[in-house]
Amino acid sequence: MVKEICYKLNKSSMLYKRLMSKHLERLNITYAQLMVLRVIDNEPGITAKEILMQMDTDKATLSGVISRLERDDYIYRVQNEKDGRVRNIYVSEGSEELCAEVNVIEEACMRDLIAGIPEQEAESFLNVLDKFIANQVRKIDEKDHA
Amino acid sequence: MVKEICYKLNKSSMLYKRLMSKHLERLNITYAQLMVLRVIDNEPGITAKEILMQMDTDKATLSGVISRLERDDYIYRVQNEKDGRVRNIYVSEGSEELCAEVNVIEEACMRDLIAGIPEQEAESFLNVLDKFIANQVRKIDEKDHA
DNA sequence: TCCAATAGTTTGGTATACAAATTAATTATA
DNA sequence: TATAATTAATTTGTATACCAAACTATTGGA
Repeated sequence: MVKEICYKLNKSSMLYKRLMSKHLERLNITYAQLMVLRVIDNEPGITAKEILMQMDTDKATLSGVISRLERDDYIYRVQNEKDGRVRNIYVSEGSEELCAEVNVIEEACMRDLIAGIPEQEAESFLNVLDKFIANQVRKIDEKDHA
Repeated sequence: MVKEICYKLNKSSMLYKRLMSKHLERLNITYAQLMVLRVIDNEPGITAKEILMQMDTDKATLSGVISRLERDDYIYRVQNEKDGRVRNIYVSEGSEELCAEVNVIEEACMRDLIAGIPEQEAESFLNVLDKFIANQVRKIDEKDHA
């Protein structure tokens, strides 16, 4: 039964990315790029390291995503004066609108996804998901420090 | 709240793959390879096309995974006598043991993950997850046929 | 028999995930 | 202060994931 949960979590995650990708296609941005763009939009001047901590992803992966966001002019980077290693990141003009537009898409998309699921069940679902994630994080930390 | 569910589903899925990858490291097999190996173990003689349908993944990707599984001697392929286009896939000797070993790892791993989550809550969780996935599949189909 | 369909591989392109090495800059310390 | 240890970030290499298209070999129907 538990194994089923894991497979289905994976499947649902896969499906969500697939669905969002379809929606995002015409906006010429990928799901991963959008997630990062959003974080930057929420915190202008944020650094790669700070994004890394917020998003719990991989340094190398994030570096690539940021590069592509910059290449496509969604963001720009400014060398930090106090610390030459650091580059502060800002969303480019027009990107805020993109973020807003995507928010609308995402909300519509997600309303469809919880169709037929009572509020209270969704709440309990999220609760279990949180516990599950906490257990996962704990286990990974154990492995890391082992 | 719904948006949170999606983010957390993705996060949990990511963490699961990460945790399993750590466990699988010493066995010299990747998570994706293992998933495919398992399907083959469960259905000896299965074809690439059948795996494709079961796993809902990409043809080119699967072809690569199967190639690497064969390269590393986890599986072998036999030309089908009735249909020369088809190759039936079987797990190699020793791979069943690997599957069994991984099952043990995975079960132990998953017992940890549902720690502190009552059986009944897990049941209800799975139930909601199923509904959620069904909604996702429906939405993606709608998009595909649009 | 010829054509359309099918199974599977391969190629090319882009993006992601992750580990490990590397670069450049900063801080700590002997 | 010169050197070592850290740190921020990029790069490199391997494996995925996904898409599209081309290609091989084989099969089945008209």
